[in-house]
Amino acid sequence: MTMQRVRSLYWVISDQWRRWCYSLREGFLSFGFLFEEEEFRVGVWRSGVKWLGVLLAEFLVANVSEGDISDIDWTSDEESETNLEAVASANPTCTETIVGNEEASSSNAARSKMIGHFVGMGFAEKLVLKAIDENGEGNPDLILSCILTFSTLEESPPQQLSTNSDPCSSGYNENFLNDLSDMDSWSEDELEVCLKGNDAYKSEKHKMLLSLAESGSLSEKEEKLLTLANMGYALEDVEIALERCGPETPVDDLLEFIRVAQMAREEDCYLPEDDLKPKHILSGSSKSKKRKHFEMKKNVIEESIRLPNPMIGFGVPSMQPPERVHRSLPQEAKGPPYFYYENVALTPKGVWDTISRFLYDIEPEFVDSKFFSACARKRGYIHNLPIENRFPLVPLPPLTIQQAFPLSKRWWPSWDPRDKLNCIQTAIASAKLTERIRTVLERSDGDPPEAIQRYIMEQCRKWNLVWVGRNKVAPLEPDEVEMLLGFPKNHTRGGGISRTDRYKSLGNSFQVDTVAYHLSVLKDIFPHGINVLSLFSGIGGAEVALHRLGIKLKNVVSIEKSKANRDIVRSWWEQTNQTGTLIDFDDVTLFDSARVEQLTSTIGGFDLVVGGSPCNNLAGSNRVSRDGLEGKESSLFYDYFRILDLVKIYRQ
DNA sequence: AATAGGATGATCTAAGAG
DNA sequence: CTCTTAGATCATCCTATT
Repeated sequence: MTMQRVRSLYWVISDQWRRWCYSLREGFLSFGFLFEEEEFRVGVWRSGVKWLGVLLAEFLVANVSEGDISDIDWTSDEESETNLEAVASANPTCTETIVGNEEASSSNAARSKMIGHFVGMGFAEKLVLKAIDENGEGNPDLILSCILTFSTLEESPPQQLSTNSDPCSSGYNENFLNDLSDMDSWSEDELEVCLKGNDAYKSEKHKMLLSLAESGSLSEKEEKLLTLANMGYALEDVEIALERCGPETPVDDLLEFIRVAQMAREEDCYLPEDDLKPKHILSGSSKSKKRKHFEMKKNVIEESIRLPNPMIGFGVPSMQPPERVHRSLPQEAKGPPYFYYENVALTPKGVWDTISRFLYDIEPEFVDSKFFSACARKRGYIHNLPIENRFPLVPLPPLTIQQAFPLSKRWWPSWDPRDKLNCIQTAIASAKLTERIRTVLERSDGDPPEAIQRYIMEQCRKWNLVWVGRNKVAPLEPDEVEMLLGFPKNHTRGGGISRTDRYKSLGNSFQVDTVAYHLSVLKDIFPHGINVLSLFSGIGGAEVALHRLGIKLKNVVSIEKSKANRDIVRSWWEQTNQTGTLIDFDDVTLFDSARVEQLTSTIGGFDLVVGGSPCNNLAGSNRVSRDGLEGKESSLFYDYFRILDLVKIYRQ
């Protein structure tokens, strides 16, 4: 494929562009787009390695068959020709960057090439120059990160090339804007940032409202109209919402109305015409055919992930496997390196869709650890491991409360029907609560009244209490939790860790038997041992699982923020007489390409990347900051993804 | 170290419609 | 009978304050 052809292809794409999404996370971009009527998740644009256009071109060449490519009209499309010329003349270095991949010979040329490189990506030349001046020309990563910072500070996104080229075909602008507004996977901030500076895409009415706003002569209704329009919602939708709900309605309620309307519309689109129920909230007739078609497509694409019942993933040892026991992975996702990602199953809506989209669109395997242990633990796992010929750890752990705690049988009242515990949390019940339960019970002879029973059962389920004496319930002891989760006894004991912190570390950990069952397939693949990169290691659930499977650990690089947890893993490592090497790091966000490159060359490539990113912003027990995937800690998921990508690059 | 502090989304249940 | 629906019930890798 010639470079000339790459260039042409790029501009054709830019014209066919339906949707551009990006997420900005510390120096890398991830994006997908709609081409014709299909969504493509292109992957990651890696700073200093490739740039958007070339990556897109490569992607299309790899995914569109030869016949399809020749069907594309390369030259007759006036707009793409014009666009190319327009940008090329406005930006002489740009074309050179697109075409050229030869090394620059002088430093001057290198500098202009570098400038062209970033300007070609759509960043303002001013910012690029500033960034290069501050960082020198040696490190493209650093420059990019700097530019991105500047861009964010100025609250204006990198101007996309498709915007620069300004296609301006009729109907296109509106679609572009609406498509963005429909993307609920975007955080509000991203949406806002992206929409600002896209004045070209604002409708005439929107512009009029803006100018009215400047002169301060907006009515209350118009002000609301503008607020929502600025958020990216189509003006006509906002108008209808205002009409139906009344001008007094608060903005939040209007938002809700519009969202419901959009959802209803999508559902309608999904149905055949005859089946359309009279639940149109917004009139569908005003929508262009094109848009309607797009929504129908989008609806298919964004079908949300549902949890299976029973939650057994691709199968558990104690149950008949579900019907489908085979799966095919996309080529780019295939291992080695193998990866294994874990998080809570019950997240706010859309979180698993996002996670899955980032991890090669692999369907999560949702498994409840109650099939491996006496306590429940509903978790989702995304991995590229084979799913045939798994085997469980032996000895099999106790599967019921009665087996796990035989001594409790004597005190277990007949009206407590539990045989499994609920999920192990990071905190335990207060002494006051167990005391309250005891006094309430002692007041009645024999079985307490039904209302009391209900209250006690509610508390027992909420706090995972077990019966330890007459009328006496108690939370689990740390060593009991260790046993239930599959860790050796006293795994977290000693080393200066407090009782509270033991509960916290254990509550944040893997259920070893569950994870081991999934990882067991690695034993045949790597009979001589493996190199593991363990992110968010915690107390080393993955390491323990691999060790118990009898898989030799050659080199383990473990990244964990908490020193107490690192010490636990280190001490376990020494106690189990490992022959390999354990290297630990503190901060995932500082684990950059240089680290990966250096480690890869030292140990010869990672075979397995394993980790569960923080769930505290996703978990239901968080009353304070359940902010979803963009939350303070949970957004570290993007670092898992970033590092996985780096491992893949350097392993080749 | 102890204590108190709800909200979201899945699942269960029963009533109602066809 | 099956299917839909609304309401009830249930579970949840937690955080701020003291």
